[in-house]
Amino acid sequence: METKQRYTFKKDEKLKSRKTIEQLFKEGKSFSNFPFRVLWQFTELAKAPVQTGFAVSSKHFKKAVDRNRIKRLMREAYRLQKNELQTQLMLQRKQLAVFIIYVGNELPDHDFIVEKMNPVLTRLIKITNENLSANT
RNA sequence: CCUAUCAGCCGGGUUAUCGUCCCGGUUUUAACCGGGAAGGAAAGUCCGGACAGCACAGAGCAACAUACCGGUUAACAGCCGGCUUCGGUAUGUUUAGUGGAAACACUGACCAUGGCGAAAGAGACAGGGCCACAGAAAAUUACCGUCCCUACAUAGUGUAGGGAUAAGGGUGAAAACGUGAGGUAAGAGCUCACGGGUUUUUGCAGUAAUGCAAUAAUUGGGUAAACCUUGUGUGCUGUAAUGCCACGUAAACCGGCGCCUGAGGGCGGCUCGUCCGAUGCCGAAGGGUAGGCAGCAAGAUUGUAACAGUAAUGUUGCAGCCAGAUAAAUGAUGACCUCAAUCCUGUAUAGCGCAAGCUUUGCAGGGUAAGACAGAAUCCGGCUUACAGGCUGAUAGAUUUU
RNA sequence: UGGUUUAUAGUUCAAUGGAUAAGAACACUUCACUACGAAUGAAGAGAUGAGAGUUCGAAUCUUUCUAAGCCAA
Repeated sequence: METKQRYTFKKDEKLKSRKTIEQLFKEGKSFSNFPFRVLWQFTELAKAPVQTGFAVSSKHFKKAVDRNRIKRLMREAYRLQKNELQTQLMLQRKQLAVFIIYVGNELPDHDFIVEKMNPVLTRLIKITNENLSANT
């Protein structure tokens, strides 16, 4: 049965465990795609196929208002575009932990973040498919 | 009506679509319904508390904080009211100078009063320090000078020695109460008059700081935001406190101390006191976990009214329940409304101008159009800092009219 | 979130509240030496994180900001 497409980003879809985050920073792979730096790793996650975290450096943005603003924009852009990645991972029965860091120096606007988030997600989809072919 | 300063207040609202967190409910494990979701500073962490643990926290020293008086408060270095000193300002009296025939005008000084602003505002006769350069001297000062005496030379006078003196001396941030008179060999608060400062005692006013008056004494720089003295206060650590549950490992090995004649510990230092203390303590090198619940959202609470008080603030009544995350929610994209601002068009009015036109103010219509500082993390009371725009009040100044 | 420390030339460090112009080393600039460079010699430029206060006088004392660091169950 075909359910209506929903663009959600709930608590279970956020990367919150301190343990998995430390493991991701230690062992995970990464790539850069300006203005983002992305860390990713396949692990076992109970609640959702993909968990994502967002961060902004406090050295580049001293005010908490600016940091909150950027993280909210990133979260919004991710929420609207991540569904295809999710379905791909469901099909292959894999779980992915992702961490996206904003490394730019200037305060971005909404359209800029949405535009730049798209190639990041397509690359992540590509990575999942590559791993499938390599394993089989 | 405008400008400036100071003080206080506000810091948009409604709504659509897609989302986030918490609480409650329905069904049931995935949704739906209802309700709620940042600030005046949430910030800096500069003070003060609540709360928790360490002995429901002890003594002395040290250390730190604080400092006019009274009130307020849970408490404070906050706040409110007063006192004193200082600053600038207005008015008035007196006085000096200039102009003027005079009335008077202008400028300056002392004093008084009014409102305004500022003050880390105890003590420098308890004590010892320090005060560069300059200057004779930077705090019991004699370098020059002034005056007296003696000796020698001598026309005047000079040289040497001994004394007296704090009036004069190009300095300096600061020079030994100020002005005038007496006095003296020369001088000196040495004496006197007027004035200033400090202190004692008494009286009156005031809760007090203090003020006024009298009386007596005194007149010796600055620095306490250097040491210090005096009064007062402070035990320490902080919600990652603290309590409980779950998971997991190693009570491994090595070195040192100790086992009741006591190692060590009891949350900043020292001495004491007191309590705990043997499956113990310290060091070195490793191993494991980094999940959950409580703390944690009803309180020195918010709004409002009355009363008490100059005020800060307090008392009482009524009504309300108002964020609670944890790699950390409160968002994204639109629409409309209103306040204020600004621009354009039309029109009226006043001023300048021969005119073209320029400027001031009012009215009508239209366009743009919520824009600053900034994001809860245990919670309160303050302080400090940041802030687009707006509102209110007080004071001062300018202009116009009467 | 709570606590705590620091700020002096480009860098690493000095300077008791006391004054000409905040000192030293390395680095930098110019000149000399050299065929060219290095080394050496001579000369030069360059700083108290910002504001306010106390004081005759502040790098130093007090205070408000700013920036950077450190600690934690």
